[in-house]
Amino acid sequence: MRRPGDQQLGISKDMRLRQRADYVAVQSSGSKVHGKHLLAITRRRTDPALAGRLGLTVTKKVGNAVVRNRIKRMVREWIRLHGWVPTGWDMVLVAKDSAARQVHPDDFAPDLTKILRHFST
RNA sequence: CGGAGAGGAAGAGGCGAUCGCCGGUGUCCAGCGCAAGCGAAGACACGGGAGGAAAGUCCGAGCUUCACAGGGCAAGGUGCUGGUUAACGGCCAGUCGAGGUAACUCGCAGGACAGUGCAACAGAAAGCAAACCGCCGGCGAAAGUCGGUAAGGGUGAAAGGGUGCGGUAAGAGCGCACCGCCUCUUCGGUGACGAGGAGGGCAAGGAAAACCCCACCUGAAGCAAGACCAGACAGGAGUGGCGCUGCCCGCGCGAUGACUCCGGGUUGGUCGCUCGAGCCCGCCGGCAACGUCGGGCCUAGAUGAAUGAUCGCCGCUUUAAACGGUGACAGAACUCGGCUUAUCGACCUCUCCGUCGG
RNA sequence: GCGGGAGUAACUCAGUGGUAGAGUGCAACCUUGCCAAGGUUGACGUCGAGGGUUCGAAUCCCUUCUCCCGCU
Repeated sequence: MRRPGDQQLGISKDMRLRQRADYVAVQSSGSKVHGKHLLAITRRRTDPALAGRLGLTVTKKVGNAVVRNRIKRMVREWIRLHGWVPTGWDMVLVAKDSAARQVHPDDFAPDLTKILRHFST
C-alpha cells in the first residue's frame, strides 16, 4: 500500500511505451530536444490525467547488446530517481553514438535535467 | 631451478542493508456456483532470476506444419579402421603419413590399369614418350651425314625408379646387392595395417579442395513453426488444375472448393514455453568416449523484451597518499548434443628436456 | 530469432586455376585566341582479413570481419 505523500519510485507497465504504434505516434508529431548524448521527443497525451510514459530507443549502430542494455538501464534509473516523465506526457529518448562511452547514470544528468526542465516551459 | 607439452575447474571478489524490474508459489479479495470449489485486477508474504562461450549459425537431433504411405532420377553431404551416441561433419581408441631431442602435436588420410579433361611460360621432348648439347661407332680430307645411347649438361613445379659394383665402343635393370614398386603367399590383428617368404625386372608420374567412380547418409520448411480466441473489412479479375515445394511414376483432393494477381482490413491476446536424450553424487562394466543400476535435486521464461542503482565493512590493486579502480570477451528469446570464433588475471594436476646436488 | 545475398582501381562493374581488365573520373601533352568536346600517353590495386590444397589461387576448400535484403 502506498501511503499518501510518499514519492512513487516504482515503474509499472502502463508507465512505459510498449507498442510500436505508440513510438511512431510520438516520433512523427512530437517536439524534439537535443542533448549531448541523447535526443528527446515529447508529446502530450490525449488525457492530461494519464500517467507519463517513457520509451527508449538504442539502435544497433550504437553498440552491441551489452552496451545497449547498459545505456537503457542507466537512463531509466536516473529518470526513475528524478520524478519520471510528467503526468500527461509521452517521451521517447534516442541514444546517440557517444552514449556508448558513458559509464555512470550521472553522466546523463546534464542532458536529462535540460530535458525535464523543457516540460515546465 | 630454467624451458616446454597436455589436461582440469571456477569467477563481474565476499558479506549485509535500502530503492527498483521480471515471472513463480501461497494468503486476502470482487464475482460465479445449491454446494464442494473456481477465482479477475490489486495488495502482502516467501523463495528464484544470464554465459562459458548465452555469440557466429557451421553441423546433428527433438518438436510442429505441409492429407497418407511409397519407388526412381537429379541435387547435396560425408570419406583410413574399429567403437560410441537419439543423431552428427562430434567424441574415444587405434593405423598410416608429416613435424619435434622428447613429452606431444597436426592431417577433407577412399579410388588416377572405369572413363573424359588439365599442366601457362620455358624446354629437343609433358604422357601409347622424346635425341637440343654432349658421349660412342660407321662413312668422309673436312663440313657433315647415318646409326647407337637417357650416365652427364641445360629448361621446368614435375623429365619414365634411387645408391653402389660389374659390364660396355659409349651406355642402359643389361646383370648383381640393398632400398622402393608390382604380383602371389604365410603368420598376427575384428579391421585399417604390421612382420616375413617367393617371384617379376621397372611397365604403372602429378592432380579427385577438376568432372567423375565407389561406399554410406539426406523429403521440405521452420516457434516469425503451428493451434486457438477476440476484433476489423469490400470485393473484383484470371487459371484449368492443386498437393511431400527440382523432375518422372504412383497415390490423393477438387467446382458454395483450389491456385495466382489486384484491391480492402488487422499489426491485439492466450497457448506453444520450460521436467528435459535434464543436473549432481555413488557402485559396477569398458583402455576410453560411453553405458546399466541406485539415491538426491527442480535450476530464468521475457515479448520496445526483466539482472540495475545507492550505502557500509572486508579483500585485491594503482599511488607519496587516497574520497581513485574492481577487471577480458560478452546478455537468455522453443529446447538439447557438438563444432568454431572472441577473451582477463590467477589456480590445480600430470608429463618431457636441460643443469646442479644427494 | 530464422532464411538468403554481396565485398576487385577514387566510383560503377567484368574476370570461374596461368601477366588483374573496361567505362567514368584524375594527371600531363596535342588541338583552340581561351574554355568545352575530341585525340595521345600515364598513374592508378594488401582482389575485405587469416590459413590450407596446387608447381601456381581474385578464382577451389575452411575460418573470420563488414554491409545489404526477405520472413511477424
